Amino acid sequence: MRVATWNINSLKARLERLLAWLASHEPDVVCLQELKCADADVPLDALAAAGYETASWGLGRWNGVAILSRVGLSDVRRGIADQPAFNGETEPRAITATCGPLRVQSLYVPNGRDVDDPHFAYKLAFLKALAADARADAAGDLPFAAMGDYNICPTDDDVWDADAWPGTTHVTQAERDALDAVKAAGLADVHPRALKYDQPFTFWDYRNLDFPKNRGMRIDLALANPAFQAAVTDAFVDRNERKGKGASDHAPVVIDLDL
DNA sequence: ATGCCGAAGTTACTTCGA
Repeated sequence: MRVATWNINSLKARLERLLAWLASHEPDVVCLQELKCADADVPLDALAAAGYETASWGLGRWNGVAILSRVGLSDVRRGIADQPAFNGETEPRAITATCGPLRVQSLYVPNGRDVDDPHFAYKLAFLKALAADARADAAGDLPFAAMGDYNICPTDDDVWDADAWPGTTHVTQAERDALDAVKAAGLADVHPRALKYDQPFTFWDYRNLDFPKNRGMRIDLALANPAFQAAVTDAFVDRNERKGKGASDHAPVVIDLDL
């Protein structure tokens, strides 16, 4: 079976692209982030016509996560245990479900904005809660992966120029330590191959010709437990989906499994 | 070729993203 994770940067704006991509790549399970719409505005009928059940958690113009599945969708859980709030709101940044033989989580980790911004402390607090929350699913009987936009480059090799943004978010030791703590729950990074160039970047900013110049970052990750890892037969970043007008600024990460 | 930012809420800008 085939699973994928993709920050689509607005479900409404990307719907036609999403439907075309589902038809061309035939994933069984897709984790989406940055829906940027409320649950009531999720196009359930169009996704059902494409063959997918949908579980979503969206509140409005920011954040929002979903899981699409054509192999069953049950035991849906929104959020994580002790999820920290920001400005008094528990934001829609995590949803977990059982899809056929898999347990999957769609995650949108806070950006952090700037190391001096309260959003950065929020990011680290979210990751700390995630590390504790992930233990049960990581140790569970089902193959499990926490997939999504972690907003962290795990190593300097996961960013086009590690010195481009000194002291900025996504590459700090504090964020990498927080990511390591999530992995310590019993999960490992399923490292994808790149379709072009050496590094499997998943994000390129819309600005400054970053995509044509391949100034990217690998921030969309799949952290998997041993049962999931053992089933992986291939993993790649579909950078072709980043091309052209109307693309998200993130490309999908696709994982094939012997399940 | 992959091409100089885009989405959403609101109404001319603002906020956010990484």
